[in-house]
Amino acid sequence: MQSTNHHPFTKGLLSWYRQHARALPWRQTQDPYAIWLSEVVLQQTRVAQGLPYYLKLLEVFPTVESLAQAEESVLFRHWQGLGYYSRARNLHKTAKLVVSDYHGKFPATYNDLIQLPGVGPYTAAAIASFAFGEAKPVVDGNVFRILARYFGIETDILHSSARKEFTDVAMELIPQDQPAEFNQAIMDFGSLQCSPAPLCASCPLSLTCFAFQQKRIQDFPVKQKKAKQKNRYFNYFILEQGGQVLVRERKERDIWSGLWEFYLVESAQEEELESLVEMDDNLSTMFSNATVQFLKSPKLHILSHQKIYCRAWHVQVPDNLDISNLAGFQWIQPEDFEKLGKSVLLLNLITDNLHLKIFNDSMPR
DNA sequence: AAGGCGGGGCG
DNA sequence: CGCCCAGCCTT
Repeated sequence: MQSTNHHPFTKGLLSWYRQHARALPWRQTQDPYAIWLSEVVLQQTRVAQGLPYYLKLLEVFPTVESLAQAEESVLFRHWQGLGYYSRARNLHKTAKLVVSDYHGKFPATYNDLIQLPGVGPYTAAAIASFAFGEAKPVVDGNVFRILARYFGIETDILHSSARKEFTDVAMELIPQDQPAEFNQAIMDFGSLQCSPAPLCASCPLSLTCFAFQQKRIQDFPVKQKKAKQKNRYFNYFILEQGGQVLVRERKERDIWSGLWEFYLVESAQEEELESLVEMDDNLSTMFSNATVQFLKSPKLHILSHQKIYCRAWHVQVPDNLDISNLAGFQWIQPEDFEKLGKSVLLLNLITDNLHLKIFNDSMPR
């Protein structure tokens, strides 16, 4: 029995592991070469996907010497289909380096291991603990997720400071006398129990888990959404009739909701004026007899998550054309439009076109 | 500090 | 289709 001064998390985790440990081949060895090989294969790779590659690689290259002597092309052929091919290149580099600089014996400490090509904080901790019993916690996606949930850590795991913070927490939890068991356990726990879609109903740690107790499992780990900068193409038409302009309030669930703007046609890509008019029924009607002028405008407007390519036209609509009932739009005096909230993009557009009579009569500045 | 690198499984 | 996986390296 272990001493009872372990954190409740650690006790519960190790207890769970005694009943649920997966029998994985790289756990049947203490050979740092085999362990290193498995860890590199498993970087960003599911066990089920990496397992056959590991077995085959160990069969073809049973020792670090055999790997070091192999042609890189042979290694690549065996790596093919596994992805992240720089792993194979670094694998070969490290094998040759271990043979040439370390007499074929892997360095035995975290600090030396992490110097090897393709060996980062996670892999160094894994080898150090599994092969040499050094008490360094592994901190991978599983550990981020588990600790964030259990302790309610709000730190964005994509932030540069996150690794240190989570490593510090894990360092407090890892038992000095059985670091390998702890590290294996926390990864099985992350894979089988506290997975991205966790099985809280059967979890022995749920009673002391912050996220579960607060019913906030969905909130952890905190991970900033990738702001996939989308390209958008805004085509503004400043429609004028009898000294008034056609405007509307943006109300949809989108940028600038609540602000006012001119007639907008958004397209999926850059379009010619003719295509835009053709695509838009209202424009088709109004353009039948109108005077159109291409306007200077901000070409590009950048938001945190969107790049907006902008073009604009001024359209003088004939007075005799009745287009009063456009849903959501209204004709307005320019001096009244001036008082309404507008996006910076639109303000810039106006500033660029103060020569238009409707603007220089009404807009201050 | 941010981006790139792969293929596959899952909801 | 987006997210995630036993991360690491480069810029």
